Amino acid sequence: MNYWLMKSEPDVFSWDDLESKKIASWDGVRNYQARNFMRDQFRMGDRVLFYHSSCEEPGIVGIAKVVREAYPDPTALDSASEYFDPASAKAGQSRWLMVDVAPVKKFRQLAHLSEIRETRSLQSMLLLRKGQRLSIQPVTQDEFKTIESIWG
DNA sequence: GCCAACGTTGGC
DNA sequence: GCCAACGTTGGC
Repeated sequence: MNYWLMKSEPDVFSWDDLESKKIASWDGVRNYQARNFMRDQFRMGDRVLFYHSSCEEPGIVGIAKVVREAYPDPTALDSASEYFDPASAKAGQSRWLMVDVAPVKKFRQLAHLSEIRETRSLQSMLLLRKGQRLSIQPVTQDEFKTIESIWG
């Protein structure tokens, strides 16, 4: 099983939105590295740390899981979507992919970015690396277990 | 293939 | 709102 961290702006799509939807398509990913993680490494049952970004309390809210592996993101072909991608439309095929995720468990407490930063055993997380903006990041099993045991 | 310009991310 | 860091675009 693989472990991931996925960022979402809560104003756009929050943990609560995921809980009410039960299953959500992770659409709108427009970065090749992130897409390639989904295409090449995301497998059914992989665990996901759901991270709220660009908000008052940035941090990990809970754990989700992958319930459908990568498939074409149709918003790339939808000219009415904010994720519309002219190059995909021109090619008649979406060059972007998405996965479906479902909630597993909300953390007792938000794993706040500042707290993660203060946790010695989490210093090597990609999340803490300067300039790291990738919206989908691999997480090691150790990192995942540590986070779950502290805040989960 | 280079690289300047531009756009985006995301914490603060 | 600021701005550092990074990715993408497009002219050459």
